Amino acid sequence: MTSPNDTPPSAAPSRTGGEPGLVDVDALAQLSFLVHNVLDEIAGQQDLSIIQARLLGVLRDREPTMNQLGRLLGLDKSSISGLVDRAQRRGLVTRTVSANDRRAFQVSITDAGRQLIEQLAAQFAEQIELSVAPLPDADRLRLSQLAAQVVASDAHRRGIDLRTTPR
Amino acid sequence: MTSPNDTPPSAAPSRTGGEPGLVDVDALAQLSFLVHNVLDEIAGQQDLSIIQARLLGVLRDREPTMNQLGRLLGLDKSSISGLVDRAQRRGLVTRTVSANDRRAFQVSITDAGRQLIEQLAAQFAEQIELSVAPLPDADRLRLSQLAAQVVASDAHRRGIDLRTTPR
DNA sequence: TACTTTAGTTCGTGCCACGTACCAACCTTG
DNA sequence: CAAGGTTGGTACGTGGCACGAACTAAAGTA
Repeated sequence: MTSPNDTPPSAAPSRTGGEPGLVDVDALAQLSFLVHNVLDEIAGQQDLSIIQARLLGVLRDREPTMNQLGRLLGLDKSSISGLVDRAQRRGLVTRTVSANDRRAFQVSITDAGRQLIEQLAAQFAEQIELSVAPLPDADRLRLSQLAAQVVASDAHRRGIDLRTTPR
Repeated sequence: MTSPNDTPPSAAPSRTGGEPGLVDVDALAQLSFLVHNVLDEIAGQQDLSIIQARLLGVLRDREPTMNQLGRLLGLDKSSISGLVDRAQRRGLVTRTVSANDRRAFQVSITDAGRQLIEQLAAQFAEQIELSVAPLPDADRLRLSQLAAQVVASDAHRRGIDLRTTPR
């Protein structure tokens, strides 16, 4: 992991006093850093980087090829090689030659990997819920609902804006 | 920058269906990645990494020493050296020997650096507002308000939990 | 069969983090 | 004031993570 630091004063480069009726962009940025830091810290406790955690997270219900992994994680294939290498070296994932294409591998999570990511996910949820606990029940719900909406509409927007991951 | 990718399917290692009345932690994680990616992308357009952007952001209204910078950014002092080195090499910040302590430097942002970070902040705000635009006005406001509350209470919690950055 | 595309790896580069080791300038305290 | 410890920063080595370019092998296609 990198830095289990607390949320720094002005984590993001945005200024808080935007236009009149507009959103407090800075708050969103800071929240983003908060969540990111929690994840980083939790992952770090298992000696995982965020990207490794994401890798395992993605592999929980998928067995993609290296190429597909690259698309899923938004990384170049050359980056995927090393990423999977390191995870494999730690016994967290496996490469299996694809049945129909002898060039391709299917990357799968191992039992050890699954156990690790599951534990990590639990701790992460626990921590986030702790951070959010001070809010009244209704507000916590609302927050995550709104977050989900933004994420969904953003995905939609990107999915339409360009190629929907051709194929 | 690293990867101007869109928000991947299951960015975070959390599972969506938590306990009954509990928060959708996954949505918060995904929102965090969304914001993070936007920042990364925007910064990347100016050939800045997120951490470099944060550095400049912090320096907009401060002239800390290397040591204080380390605390602000949650990094080791040895990390700060290189960070400031690279920024200085690009003419974005300056080191000036401290008045009262000849060992220490004061790190300040240059005009070029300020201009860069200001532009970046504007673009960032623009993008985030775009992502949030599909929500009705009231919801956008509510989202950032709730975010601000979480961030504030978290800061408070951490500030009390341990040393308030002793001096 | 030859030509092109696709899947992955390898290599070189650069940033970012860390820990260790190391000065130089404080600050004690005797 | 001099010895001993503390503090501010740098230098160096290591490792993860990202990229692009060059390359091999297997597929697909003409």
